[in-house]
Amino acid sequence: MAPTLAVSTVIFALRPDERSSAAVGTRPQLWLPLVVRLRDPFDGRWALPGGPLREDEGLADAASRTLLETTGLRPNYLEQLYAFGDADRPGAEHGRVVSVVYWAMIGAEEAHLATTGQNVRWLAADRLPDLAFDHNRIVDYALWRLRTKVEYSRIAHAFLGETFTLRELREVHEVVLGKPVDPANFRRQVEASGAVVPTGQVRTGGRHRPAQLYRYDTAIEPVDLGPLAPEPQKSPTSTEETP
Amino acid sequence: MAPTLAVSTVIFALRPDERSSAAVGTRPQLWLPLVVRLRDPFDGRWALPGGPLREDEGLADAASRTLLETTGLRPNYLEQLYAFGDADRPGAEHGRVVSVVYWAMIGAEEAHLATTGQNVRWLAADRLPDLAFDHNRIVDYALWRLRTKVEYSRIAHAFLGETFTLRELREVHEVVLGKPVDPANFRRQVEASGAVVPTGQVRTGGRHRPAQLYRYDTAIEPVDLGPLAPEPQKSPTSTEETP
DNA sequence: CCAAAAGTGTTCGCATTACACCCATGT
DNA sequence: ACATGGGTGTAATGCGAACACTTTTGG
Repeated sequence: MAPTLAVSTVIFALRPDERSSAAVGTRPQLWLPLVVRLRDPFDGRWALPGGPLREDEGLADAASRTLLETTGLRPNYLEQLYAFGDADRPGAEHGRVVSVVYWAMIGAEEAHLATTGQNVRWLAADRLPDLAFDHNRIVDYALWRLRTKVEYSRIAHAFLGETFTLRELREVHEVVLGKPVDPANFRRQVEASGAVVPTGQVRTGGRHRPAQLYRYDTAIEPVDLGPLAPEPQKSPTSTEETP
Repeated sequence: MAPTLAVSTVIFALRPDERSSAAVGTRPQLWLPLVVRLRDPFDGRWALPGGPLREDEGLADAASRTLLETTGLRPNYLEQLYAFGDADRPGAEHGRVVSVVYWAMIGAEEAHLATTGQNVRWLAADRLPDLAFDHNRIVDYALWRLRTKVEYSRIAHAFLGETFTLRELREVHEVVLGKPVDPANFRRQVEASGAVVPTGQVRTGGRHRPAQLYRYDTAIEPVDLGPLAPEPQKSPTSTEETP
């Protein structure tokens, strides 16, 4: 029998730490939505959102659809993670499945609008129970990819809203990397990258100097995708090279 | 109808440049084996080696098998590249296919032992014709991955034999990156990485000082795979961490 | 002796790091 | 006033790029 093809998605969002019952000094944390399985194998266990690939639907489309169905949201960033298809994957006794897994980042505003359906629950990424199949391993890999990519790319803003302060952006780095980041050096690096432009607006409210609000420069690709990058659209406003 | 699942492999080897009819000063070049298609779609065009995934066979196993069947060789390095499954992939009219693509590196000794079957031919990677399906794009992506990975990993030796001189290793970098590399700095960087150990042997023959032969230190992983790295085998000689 | 590549030493510039310091706001 | 984070300045460090230089072989 030919292996079944499925698409799953590891969905990350930054949410306030609800573990310590709203104590002071709570940093946000990485959360991800999981779905409870209603049949064997792994009946009753938590699993990544996903399902079979529909006809006339691309792999990334399937990931987006799954994401929308389980959370009601659209991601700020979506990337293929890996195709898992070993013959000895856990659960293969009930039918062999090849899973193409994507991972996604959800913005701050969207994150707390998420519809948590009956079978869906958000869990803290660093305190997951035993998941169905090899999904713990998959989440570990997605976390690793998120961390390495935050270090050398400009994707951290995908956890935030349209505008954000450099403190907020730095906090994303700190939470993802799990270590403090020097504010002064972080500011200079981000500014030097040119990936971010000041809006002129400021965010007040703290008992301190208001912080400049920035917006991500959409002219800059957050990640170097190489030849997988989509063909540049021939819009009249696009910057052409040697016309 | 459910999409078919196939596994293809982009196989790279370094071979002497045969284009300039054995002229002097010929640098080696990147070559890859392709298979001619014998039916529609793309009848008569060159395509990547591959085929359907067999039952009870892992994805990487299928890639290895394909590689063995088309070249008679086993790779020094094999890595999953990407899963291509857009609904509008070229050739989808004749049945939708989701391709999990791997890429591989072949050693120097093996490379010229390759059996070139009736339907197989090696072509220079930088002068490919129009291939079947979206295989040009796939090869471009594999080349990009090879280049970026050579820059930050220690995989270049996979194009060479058991032992090699630093000049040979440097030449791999130069061919792959397409630019000259400073011999002095290259030597120091490689030595500092500890990825390579001198054998005590030297290679003579040139009209110059003999070069030290090195061997790759198998205790060092060539690439940081993160959580995808295979579980360390509990061999008695393995280095355990705080038992 | 000479050509050619192996191998060593040294300097320069740049990016990252660490940390001291001033600025602006709410209480 | 002062606590708090926003924002700037600057010296120390490390690393890679560039390149001069010595060494050892084959012819």
